[in-house]
Amino acid sequence: MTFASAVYRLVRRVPAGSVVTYGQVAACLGAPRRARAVGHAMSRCPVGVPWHRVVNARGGISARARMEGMLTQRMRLLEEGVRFRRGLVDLRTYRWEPARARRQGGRACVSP
DNA sequence: GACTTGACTAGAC
DNA sequence: AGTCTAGCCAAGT
Repeated sequence: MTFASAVYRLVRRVPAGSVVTYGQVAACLGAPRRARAVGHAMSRCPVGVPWHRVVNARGGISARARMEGMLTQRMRLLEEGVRFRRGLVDLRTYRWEPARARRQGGRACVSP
């Protein structure tokens, strides 16, 4: 199991209308200092992974090679009902918290 | 197996 | 409030 596939598994659990941050994903996998590696994994994520639900620590869309990627991310989030304020998602409102999700059913974070 | 490249982040200034 | 810096580390070359 590569780090990337663990990232994909977790991101697939994020429900529509919610977002998570890179650092949050890393921490959830028991590796709080690998936010950057999460970004690296997302940069080449396979089909079926809702990559657009991953945003940076400020609730913004991180820069990438092609501008169109940023635009489609924003568009998809809007379609899912995520509102932007000054170009940023309000994390207090839309952040998905795996701990809470676990209480309602499946396990979200891997145990260290 | 060394070296480079990032969709990162927290903190300093 | 905007930039810079130093850690960080998986993958690709």
